[in-house]
Amino acid sequence: MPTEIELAEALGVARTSVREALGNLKAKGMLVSRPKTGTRVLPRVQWNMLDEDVLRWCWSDQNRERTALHLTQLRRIVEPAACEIAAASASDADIAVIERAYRAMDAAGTDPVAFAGPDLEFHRGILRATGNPFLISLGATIETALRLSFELSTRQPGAPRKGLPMHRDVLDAIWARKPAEARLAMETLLGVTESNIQRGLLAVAASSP
Amino acid sequence: MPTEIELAEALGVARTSVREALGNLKAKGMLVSRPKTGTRVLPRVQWNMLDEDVLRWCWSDQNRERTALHLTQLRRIVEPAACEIAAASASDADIAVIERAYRAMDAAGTDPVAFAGPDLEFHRGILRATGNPFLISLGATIETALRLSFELSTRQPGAPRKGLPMHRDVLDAIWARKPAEARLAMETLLGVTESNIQRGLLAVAASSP
DNA sequence: GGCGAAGTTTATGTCAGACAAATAGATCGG
DNA sequence: CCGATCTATTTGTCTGACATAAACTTCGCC
Repeated sequence: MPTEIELAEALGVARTSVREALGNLKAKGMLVSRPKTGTRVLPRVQWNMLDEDVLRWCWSDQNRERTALHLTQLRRIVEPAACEIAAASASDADIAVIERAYRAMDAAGTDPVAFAGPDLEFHRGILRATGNPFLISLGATIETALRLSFELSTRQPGAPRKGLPMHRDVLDAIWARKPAEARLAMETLLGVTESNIQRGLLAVAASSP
Repeated sequence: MPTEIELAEALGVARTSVREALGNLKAKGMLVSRPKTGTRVLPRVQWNMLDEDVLRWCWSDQNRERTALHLTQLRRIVEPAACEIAAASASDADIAVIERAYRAMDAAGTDPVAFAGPDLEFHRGILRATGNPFLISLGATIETALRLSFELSTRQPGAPRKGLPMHRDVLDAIWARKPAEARLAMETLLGVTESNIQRGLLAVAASSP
């Protein structure tokens, strides 16, 4: 990397600001600095992909397809398990939050934009309902992923509406305190979501080769 | 929170340094700053528990027991799934890394300190073998968790040695490319690890009430 | 001539002080 | 009593200088 002073005058800002920016990138595991040697970019393996910014930046990369695949993989690992835990141990108040999100999804009708917010809230609510701080933190990553995925899946109008009953199944299973059913319902839901995203990716690839 | 200037003179450092420190905590979701209002501590729910520092700090808290429980819960969600993926899609080179770690564990004998490093490498190797950047990043969190757990589990000499065959089972299943078996082997291993940690927590609670 | 120790250079890391920007709370006018 | 303005305070940014540390060079020694 260029030195901090070079960066500062190249970008027209003070070295303090450059240092702050570099500090952020260091915190994300993307850079490392040592006196005299300068600042170097670390291999991608060391980047913290769970960070929302890193995720966004890597998303707008050429290999968006593979990133989407890996994200879906993560979701299919975490969210069904979270459902299982939530069904086993969530409080009524926690589930009520999820239900509110579901109702908002229902009220959104076929408008994909109005649908997105409550959908995010729904999935985040389930993670929060587990009471596990680590899963809750993972929720921030997954939410970013979902937000990025929406750009793809909303290209197919009506797709959200079709997923609504599956969300209902998840919610019902949690209310019924049936962990196994809740896990299964979420697995089903994610299966459909994954195929939606894959179709979205294909559509993008076709429209802008 | 006190103002940056107050903090600076209280700690005997320049405001620049205070700002850098606060910036780090902001990146971890622990603080938020606005002009005039000052800097405020965010609720714990918003803290990024996947961050290694946050994890360490929360560990040395009064409710270490619950944190350990939540961490084990995370591991039991992520690691068996990672094993399954690794068994399905890892390259020979990836598995060789895991095997090297296993051999080092074996060579360590009954010395808990020499055992710890390769053990970390073993679990991290599995996550890396999935080829999923998000799981790899989660590995950093899990590694920190393991490092903290070792302080507890090493209080029982010989415990590491007892877990060695189970590590062998995991490795063999991955070599054999049998995802279901690999998952099961890891679930078994983590079950034993969990009870070790719980016993360690009890021992600590008994020695320093 | 080869090799180690000291000096030099150059980058990051820290300090100090000033100004810009934004906003919560007080003040003033309608 | 309410709304607009004014002020004070806090974060955010800039400037310039010094401290520190490590890679590179040079010098002296063996």
